[in-house]
Amino acid sequence: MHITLKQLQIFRTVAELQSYTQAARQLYLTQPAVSMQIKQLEEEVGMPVFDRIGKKIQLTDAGRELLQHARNIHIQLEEAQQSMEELRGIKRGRLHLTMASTANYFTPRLLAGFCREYPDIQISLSVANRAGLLQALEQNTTDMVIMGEPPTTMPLAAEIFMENPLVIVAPPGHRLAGKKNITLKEVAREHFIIREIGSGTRAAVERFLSTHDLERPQSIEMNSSEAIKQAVQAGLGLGVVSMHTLEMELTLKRLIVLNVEDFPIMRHWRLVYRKDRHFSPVSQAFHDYVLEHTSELLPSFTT
Amino acid sequence: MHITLKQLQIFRTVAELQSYTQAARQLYLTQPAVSMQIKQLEEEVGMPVFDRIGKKIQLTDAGRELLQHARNIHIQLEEAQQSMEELRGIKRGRLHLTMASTANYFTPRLLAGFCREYPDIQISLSVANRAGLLQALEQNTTDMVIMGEPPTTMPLAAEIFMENPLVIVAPPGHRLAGKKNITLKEVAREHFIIREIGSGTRAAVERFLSTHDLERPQSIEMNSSEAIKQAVQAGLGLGVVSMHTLEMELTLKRLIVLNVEDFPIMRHWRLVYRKDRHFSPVSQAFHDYVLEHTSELLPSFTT
DNA sequence: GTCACCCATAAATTCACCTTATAGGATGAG
DNA sequence: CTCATCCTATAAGGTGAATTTATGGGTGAC
Repeated sequence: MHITLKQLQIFRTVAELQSYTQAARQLYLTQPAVSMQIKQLEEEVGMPVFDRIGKKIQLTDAGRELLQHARNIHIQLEEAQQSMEELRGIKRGRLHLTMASTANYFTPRLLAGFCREYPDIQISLSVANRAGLLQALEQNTTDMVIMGEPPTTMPLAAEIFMENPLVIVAPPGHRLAGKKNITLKEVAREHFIIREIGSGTRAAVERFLSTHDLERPQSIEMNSSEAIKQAVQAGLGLGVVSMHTLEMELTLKRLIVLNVEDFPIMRHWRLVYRKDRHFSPVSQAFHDYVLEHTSELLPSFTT
Repeated sequence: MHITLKQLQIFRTVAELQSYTQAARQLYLTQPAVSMQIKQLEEEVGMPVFDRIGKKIQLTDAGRELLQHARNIHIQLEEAQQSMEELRGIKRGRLHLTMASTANYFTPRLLAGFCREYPDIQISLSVANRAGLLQALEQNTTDMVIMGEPPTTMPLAAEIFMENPLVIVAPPGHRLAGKKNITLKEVAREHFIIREIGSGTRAAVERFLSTHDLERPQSIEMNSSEAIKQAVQAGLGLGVVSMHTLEMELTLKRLIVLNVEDFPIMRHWRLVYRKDRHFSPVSQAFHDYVLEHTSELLPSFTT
């Protein structure tokens, strides 16, 4: 393989114009340059591609055949370049997101807006627990992760784009319902249903307890926010969950948020990605979109 | 357009092996050469095609897309090269022949044999009068011409491959039928039907007459051998035609060949082509075939 | 930490390509 | 036929790109 694109390009031009000299003019080259390139091409091909008939030149059979292929290759190359330009212009592309399961309550809105703006970007969204998020980052199988606290074991960039208030919920008839400024001591006597070890919410709660020098109250572990909310409704105890997961339950008055001192625990949603991963234009677009449209995402709450 | 095949080739290899170093090894290059080519490619594309993740590299989205196109282009190029090789090996190709109309009586056999040997060569055959042959040669619209005397106005190569005896024919009941060693004087008194001016046969007859210092006898002109043979059968006179056109008429005893002194006029069939035209492998093959198989073409005659 | 491995960068060399200059062949006008 | 013109081929020289050697930096395994 020693045929070059330059050779084919010059060859096509010469074949079209039926003249070395004119081809040279059109390609902003000198005539000898064209002569030499064609000569080399002929050497590669093993046969002449043009007949030199006096002043004029004519394609040989081999030349005619080669011209077909040269045109095909040219078209392929143009398609490739077009593709690259589209990708560069963020018209097209794929975006792979991974998110913590609790982010499920606002990401659909986020993605809906993004999709409207960039209709040709194909999005795939994976939901994972903390271990899964970590693995995705480690193996670089995702473009971006939506999560709370990023791990510190990797060189990651993390940008806060939204608050994530953790609140204590209770069933509507609870004895503390409606009470203002409930003290931590008061709630500490209650039963709690909290997330399993490894969950970000659980970690946040533990951190909160230790900073306020409290023992963890009696508690049941469950591995999903949905399950916790159901359990709280059933009267098994109080729950600590992200406020963002409560929209429906609050509207339907199935759950209430207790007004406890030092609550809500303010955590944050972050956009996390590897520092060493190059942003694709699509990733960049999503990144920018999220930081810009974050405010529109929050439904109005009554604390 | 500044992407080169070299870049794409290296890119494909790197993408396949997931390593600059190994790609370099496989391509018999050094690692920096690979680094730089990829770097340039990325500049052309406007985006990185690989993520450098620690020791490993991974295709970016743009890289994945580009890889598709790079592979397509590679395939196209291989097809082109395959085509060229086939042409070089004469497996395939087109052959355009042009022949004098009187050559019609043996070329079919010639072509049949050639086609059997090279079944993938597509042959097109044009029949033309002398003016047409000349034009075809002048405009270089044919690969080879089968004719008698080539013109001298062009730089042509002409190779004799077969004799072309011109004989005098008469209807079976003619008074000279069966007579041995008829003198020229005797036949000179007959009426003749001969080809029109411009025809090769006519030219040959004129030359013959002038070398033997004879006047042209009374004659009717006709512009095809077929017409002449019909006319001779109808008793309009004697004819001078190529013996090769007579196979059927002789077999069916519709015409006879007179045994005249200095006859047959021995002319020749030639393979004619422009000296400045490059032989395609196909043309070369035909040329060789004709010179080799010429003897098989001649049906056995009884003069 | 040390070693091995891999990619990036720098400088020097090699090589491909282009340009200028010139020759040769063909064509068409006088 | 001869000259002028147009086109392509060839030669020599210069420029820039690609490659190599040498080296640096970062990562992961031990």
